[in-house]
Amino acid sequence: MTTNEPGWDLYRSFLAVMREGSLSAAARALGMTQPSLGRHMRQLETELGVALFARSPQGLAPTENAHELVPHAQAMAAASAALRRVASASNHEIRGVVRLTCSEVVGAEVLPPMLAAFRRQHPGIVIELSLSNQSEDLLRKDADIAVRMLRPAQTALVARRIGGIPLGLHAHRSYLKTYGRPLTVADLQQHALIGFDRETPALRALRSRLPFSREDFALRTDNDLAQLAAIRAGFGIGVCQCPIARRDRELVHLLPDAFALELDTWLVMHEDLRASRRVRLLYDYLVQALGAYVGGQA
Amino acid sequence: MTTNEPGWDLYRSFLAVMREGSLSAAARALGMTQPSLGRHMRQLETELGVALFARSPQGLAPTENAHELVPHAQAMAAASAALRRVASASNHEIRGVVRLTCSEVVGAEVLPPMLAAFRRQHPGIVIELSLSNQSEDLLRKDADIAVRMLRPAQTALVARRIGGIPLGLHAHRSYLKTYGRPLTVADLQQHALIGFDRETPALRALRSRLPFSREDFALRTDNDLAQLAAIRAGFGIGVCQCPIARRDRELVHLLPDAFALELDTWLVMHEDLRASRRVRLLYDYLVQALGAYVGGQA
DNA sequence: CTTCTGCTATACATAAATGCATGACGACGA
DNA sequence: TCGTCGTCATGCATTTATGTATAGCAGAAG
Repeated sequence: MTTNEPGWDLYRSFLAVMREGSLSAAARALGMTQPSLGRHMRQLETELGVALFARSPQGLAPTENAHELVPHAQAMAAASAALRRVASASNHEIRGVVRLTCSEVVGAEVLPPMLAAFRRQHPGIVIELSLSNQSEDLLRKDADIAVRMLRPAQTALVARRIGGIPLGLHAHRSYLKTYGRPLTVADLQQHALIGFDRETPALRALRSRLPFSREDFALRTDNDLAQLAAIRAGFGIGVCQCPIARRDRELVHLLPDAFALELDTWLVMHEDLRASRRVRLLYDYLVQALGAYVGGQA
Repeated sequence: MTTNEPGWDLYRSFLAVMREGSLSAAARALGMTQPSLGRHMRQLETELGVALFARSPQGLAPTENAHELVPHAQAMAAASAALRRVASASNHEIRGVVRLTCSEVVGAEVLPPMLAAFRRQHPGIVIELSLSNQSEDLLRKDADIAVRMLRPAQTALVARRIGGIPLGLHAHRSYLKTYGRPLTVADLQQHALIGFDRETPALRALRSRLPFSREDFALRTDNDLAQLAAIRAGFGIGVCQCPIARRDRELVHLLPDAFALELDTWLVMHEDLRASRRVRLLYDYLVQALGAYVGGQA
């Protein structure tokens, strides 16, 4: 068996098939046709010398082999995307694409006004904003800049500590008017608490410092935006970033002395990107803007 | 300008053109033809919206833009190669390809007998051995296993300390017979010393502990294999790994008390590969074999 | 049971990429 | 100065890949 090297396009097709779950769906996603992708998969199988799919009328069932290949194909996709971003303009130009990743709360509540202001200064820079609580891989260049809540361990990354975002218990005035205001930690047991559903590793580290556990919650969700929306809707009492609550006159900070945590915040980018003017500009701007946010000016 | 996403095959062609320096050379390397690659490059330029080459009758001159894209294209190539290695056999099979990288001396002098023994045990495993003094990037999966002389900083890498390989001053008996044997460090000044040419960062860290500098050397080369060959040829006195010299009865260890350094040695692999049977087998075998080598049994 | 919708596989016409042959240009050496 | 060797660009025939249309199959819903 003389197994030639497969063309790289086959990997792109393969990744689409794995992601979409069927030849037809992948064809739609890629703007190609189903027979074409079918031929691609067959060719990939013969050239790699490995069975990738079990064919069936209800779709393709990926073999274990196929699953093992996915991370590498994704690495190729990430590199391809990074290449296109770099090619979007010369390094020294204030123009082109910058990809940014952060948590859902930060991306939905904190960054938008900052990015709006940045865009007024640099209208030539296109911003891609990826919200995801499991951080994308900067080393693999899934993004150019990341706002992280943990100090990054890797060398080859430029990391700058922004500060600690204060967290606090908050409720809407309408809720407090109906159910009263808790004056002690013990009072909280009588209230509708909003909290997490499954324990994440990040939470587990904090658990000993939290005055309540999963069983105490009247609304359990791991989506931070849903928690925030529930607080705003007057569902009950929950934790959110103090600077966000401070912008809303209807939200009240409860028991500030009894409950106080800080979210350590870092701005991170890949070392190589220091040479890129547009990435550097956004990075420096975010250092300043997030610094002000943490400090309480924003 | 509506710049479609370029097919990934174009990146493969681009990388070949950048590596080979001309369309024709790249065509030869890829088993394609020059007009085809020419069209690829033109298409890539239009689809990325960036000028990549300045055409001339004596070849293509890459623009600055083109150079910036190379690392990303290389990342794609590395991922593609890693994918093919994974596909070379199922994870649980004792069969397939494993890629190994190490320094030139280790690859040429230390590993070959070990790999020969390993192959007798596992004839189904194909080994790719890449000798390079600037270590390939394990995170980018340029290789599966690396023998390194520095503790790797990255998490996501499995690193195991093998031990310290003792270094010592050595000379061939034929040299000593002619020029005499140095009995003190001061005597060395009268001898033909073999040493480095340009200072590498690794050397600079050691410099304060070395009893000589660049100007003292009668033969200067940064190629460790050439140094070793010069010692064996009776050119003069140089530094080499004691276990290597010990195998050759004609090589004499000089001034063992005055000059003693150790090369810290690590065996490293990517975390993901712990699940791969063949990689794990070679890793475990090398831990044992290199351990014995450092300990002096080999 | 039938119909509808999803999927894959196949046959055939069409569109696209490739290879071949050639031409033009510049560098190098006799 | 001329010939050679290298490069890239272009026109044309051919191979290759793609799209279209169709058939077949399995499951969900009426």
